[in-house]
Amino acid sequence: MGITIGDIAKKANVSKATVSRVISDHPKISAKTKERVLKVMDEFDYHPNMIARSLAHRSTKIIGVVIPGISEKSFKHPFFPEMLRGAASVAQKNHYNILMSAVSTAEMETQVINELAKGGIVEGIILMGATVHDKFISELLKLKFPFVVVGRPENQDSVSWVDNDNVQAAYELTKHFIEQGHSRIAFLGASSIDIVVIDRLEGYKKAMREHGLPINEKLIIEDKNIDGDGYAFMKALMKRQEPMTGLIAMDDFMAFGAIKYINECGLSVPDDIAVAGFNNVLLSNYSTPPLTSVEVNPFHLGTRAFELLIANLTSSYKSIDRAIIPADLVVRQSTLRGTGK
Amino acid sequence: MGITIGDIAKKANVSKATVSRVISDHPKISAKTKERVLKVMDEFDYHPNMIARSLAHRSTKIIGVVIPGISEKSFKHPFFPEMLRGAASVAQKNHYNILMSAVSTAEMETQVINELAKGGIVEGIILMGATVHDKFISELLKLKFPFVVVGRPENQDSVSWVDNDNVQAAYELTKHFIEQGHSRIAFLGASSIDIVVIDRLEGYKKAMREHGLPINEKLIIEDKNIDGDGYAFMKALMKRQEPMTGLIAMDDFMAFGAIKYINECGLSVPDDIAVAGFNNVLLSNYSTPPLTSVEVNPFHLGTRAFELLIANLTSSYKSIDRAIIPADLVVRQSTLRGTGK
DNA sequence: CTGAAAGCGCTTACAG
DNA sequence: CTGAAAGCGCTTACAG
Repeated sequence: MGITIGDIAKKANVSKATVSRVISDHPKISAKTKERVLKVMDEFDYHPNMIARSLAHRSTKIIGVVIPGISEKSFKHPFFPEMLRGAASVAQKNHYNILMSAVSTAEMETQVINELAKGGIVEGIILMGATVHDKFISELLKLKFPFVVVGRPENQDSVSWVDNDNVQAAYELTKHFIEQGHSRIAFLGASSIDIVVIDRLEGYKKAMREHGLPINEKLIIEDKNIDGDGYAFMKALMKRQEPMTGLIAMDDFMAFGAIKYINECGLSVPDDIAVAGFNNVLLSNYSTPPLTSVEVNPFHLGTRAFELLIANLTSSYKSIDRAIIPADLVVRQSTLRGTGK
Repeated sequence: MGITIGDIAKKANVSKATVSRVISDHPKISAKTKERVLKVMDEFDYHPNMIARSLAHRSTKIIGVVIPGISEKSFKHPFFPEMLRGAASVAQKNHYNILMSAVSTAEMETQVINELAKGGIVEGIILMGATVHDKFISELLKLKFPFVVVGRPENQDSVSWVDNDNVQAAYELTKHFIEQGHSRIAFLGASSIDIVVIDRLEGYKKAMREHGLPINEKLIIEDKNIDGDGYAFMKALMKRQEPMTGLIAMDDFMAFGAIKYINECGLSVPDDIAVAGFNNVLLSNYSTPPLTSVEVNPFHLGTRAFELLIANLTSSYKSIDRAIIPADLVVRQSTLRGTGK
């Protein structure tokens, strides 16, 4: 680089302090000197060293966005990128930068905490996804380091977080099936460790119960593997020989896989089996038939998370916040009877 | 925070210089003192301030990844995230951090350059996508700031870049159609400004010519809008009443849109019209029929770009590099006759 | 309104 | 092998 605040000070015949004040647009600086300094700055194409600045006033304006287990699948799915995009949009408006960290092992977690948080690079952290990150979260809590997690975490009361109301979303989706006349509705991709899915199963059951329908465990397919293969799930489900007319999958891609198997069985969607997914993937609108899905608004999950973090950073009053982002049921032909082809 | 190198020095009865040497694992430090210092560091959970460190030895170990026009679509598509993931994986191995910047206006471009590059936050930049960024690139060149662009830029000889060979990829795809017996092959999503697409059109024409087939401009649909809507494109194409049996779309999603319209016309894929796309989206494997596509390996575009940048950063010998990432033709049922349903 | 000086938390020749 | 001191490029009370 080369040119520093000192050089500008000399050329403009002022002190470094004055240049610094011009840079930060300090109110009590005469218009004249300000103009002169600005001109010199411009002339030399001077731009203050942000690192030095950060060191001096202890603020980097950088937020760490931590993406857990950035496995191939998690990122091919538009969900994470959309959250990231949401976060980035708010960051930009507020003149923050985003440091992206993909974290897949416990070792990497501590590295992130040590280097980014304790090391003073980032002022706050957004944790994209709450699953399993107990240690990460508790460590952050111990440090009293500002952070927001996307996805309701286990220790939900001591942490700021943003999420959909997954119970409610699944409840409404299930209700939609019931209103379409279905009573034997399968649930694909249950999990005993993923809070999101646990909640959705609860919503599903709630809707069934409220409408006086039996909950048939044989219609519920569980798997450790969260981004499970819908095709394989459906195959397993069909083997159980349990009749069904409706199917709720935890993700649109899972639904597509299931539909593929359904078609291979010579059955059609929605006439034989109505199918819906979650996440409202771009393609759900173009698939044949178009897929009913739940839009979880990942973009807004991202924006809101970032907003909460900024609020926490800037207000002197520290609070534990939460935000529920509405999820929208998007009904398409895959669950509308008499429209299949 | 609080605890600094000075505190550790005191507790360990050494100078700050010694602590600093322990931190950076300086060779000539006695095992004894090193151990003692490490113990104290550990005891106080001390982690050096990276900002101060960066300022002192003028190296932040942060790379800026600039994503152009992070519009809704560009990010819902797995292409960018995959490149990002690739870059991140290499970054991590080499102990670099990634600062993500979404840039959609010229104003934001200069801001990135001023703040991140001139401001000394990042040591290098990866530009994801070469389209239109003449000023950005030329500014970076003027600064002699290290950067690599993904996607062959206009001034390709003065810039380090990574890309597929798009001429070759389209050539092979077209050849595949021809070998399947097609001679009237439409080309969806031509462009006169997007280098990627210009190259692909060239590859298409080359294959046609080499096989003695006429190039029918009526079978080529162009649109300014790069991520054009395949459904609309197909509609426009059909209106031209120009018979065709094959269709190449610039993106899988575009292909899906086209297929939708084809189906609505009562025609089937691949028996009436064989269809292929680019980018080998996750869903192309599950769609009905599964879609032939070109895998452009965005992950490797990202890794390779980052590797080139690191090489540039660490070697004393500055060079202008390029890397061609192979694109793989993935043949599926959408272009295989006699397999449609 | 402006400047001199101390300080942010490190690193790195230079001596020894 | 270790320390004292200067320096990285800014900011910010404190005076005036």
